[in-house]
Amino acid sequence: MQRNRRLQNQRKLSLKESSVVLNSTRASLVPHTCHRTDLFSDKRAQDLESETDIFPELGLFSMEESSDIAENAGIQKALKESDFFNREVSKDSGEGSMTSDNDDGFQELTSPGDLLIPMWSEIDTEHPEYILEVEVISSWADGIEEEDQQIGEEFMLTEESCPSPGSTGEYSDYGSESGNETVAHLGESILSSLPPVKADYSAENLIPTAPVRVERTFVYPDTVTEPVNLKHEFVTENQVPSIETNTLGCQDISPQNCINIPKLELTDDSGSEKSYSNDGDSEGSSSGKSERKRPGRKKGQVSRVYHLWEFIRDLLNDPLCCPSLIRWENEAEGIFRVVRSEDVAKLWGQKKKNRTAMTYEKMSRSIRYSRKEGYFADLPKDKGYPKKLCFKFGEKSSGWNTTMKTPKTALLN
DNA sequence: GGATTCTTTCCTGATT
DNA sequence: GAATCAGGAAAGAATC
Repeated sequence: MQRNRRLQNQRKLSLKESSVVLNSTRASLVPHTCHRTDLFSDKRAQDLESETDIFPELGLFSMEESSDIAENAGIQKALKESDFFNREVSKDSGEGSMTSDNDDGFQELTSPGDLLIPMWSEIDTEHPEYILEVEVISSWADGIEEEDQQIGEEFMLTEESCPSPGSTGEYSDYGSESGNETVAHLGESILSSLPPVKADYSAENLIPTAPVRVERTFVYPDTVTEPVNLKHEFVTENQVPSIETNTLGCQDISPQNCINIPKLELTDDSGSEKSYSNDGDSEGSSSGKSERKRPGRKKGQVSRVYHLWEFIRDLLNDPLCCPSLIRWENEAEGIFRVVRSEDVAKLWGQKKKNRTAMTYEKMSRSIRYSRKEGYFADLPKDKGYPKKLCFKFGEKSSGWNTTMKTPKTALLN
């Protein structure tokens, strides 16, 4: 732990000079203007000392293992979940307070892999600060042992091979303090349960863009820099850009920006432990082949490519796109409707190697094909849903229902 | 390089 | 008549 701590301290994040592709979970940010120190309450510090179940809720570590968190309670912060989804919270609760009616549920900003990059700097009414909870999917290709990449569902990054993605000192969130475990349990189930937004993150530029989950990458500089004074311009709900000017108005991060960024090999939910097909050549058969693994993708193994259903899900989770481009018909049932079919298709084409020839007809064909695979499902009949442009997520898709709060501990299992 | 998954492309016909 | 849906077939890309 101490060594890990040292590593973390040595590897504080430089946000100033690097262009970081972040996989942001909740870019519906909370603008507020207040001093950071105003945000810390004595109650929170007491909670940290007395409530040992705050962090174990995440299944990551216990207070005993992370006494340093308590030590740092005075300089860290937790927000309630409502804070993250309510743009009005700061207005309602007054400057200097992020609290609202709910006082009992501090929402730790930690999910595995989270990195809280918020900066409460100076009060600036013209440029209000934002709190951004960022899902950092990180990878250090040079530092990850090959065998670690092959572990499967539990992608372990050891402290020897990889520093914590968090532990960015004052920029860190709690979860990051757990070090290697933070990343260890990152899995597709967690990722897919959160609406990711691609952000080009630098000192001068922090703009959530079209949801992209292709680059689950993270630049991790070695040097420590001074706190970042963010200058950013989030696109607000009132600034929904026109398609004509810039598809979605989102900043496209060109591939070259990510060219040297290592990719994290994420494990999927279903494939890694599945056996081969029962065609007589499966693993563990009684023949002499049992010791020899057949190369190639296993039957039933889910590809790690960015799937169409993920793209659509991410569109639905992006306030820039939903409901202007695509909208829910019934979120609880996973039924959505494509509003601007050709624009959605073009976006999909851009995501897939910038194909410009993508049409809604082709995309919808993929959707129909995906029905057979279970990523989409047939619309329920006799419920009045329009037949055109209306689709339903299938049982193999996940993460689209943001109205259903899934316990994080469950996600880890 | 083969096997598998997923997507794309093209097509015809039906439906809205 | 246009847009969309449905699905077959084949091929390509990605992955392992």
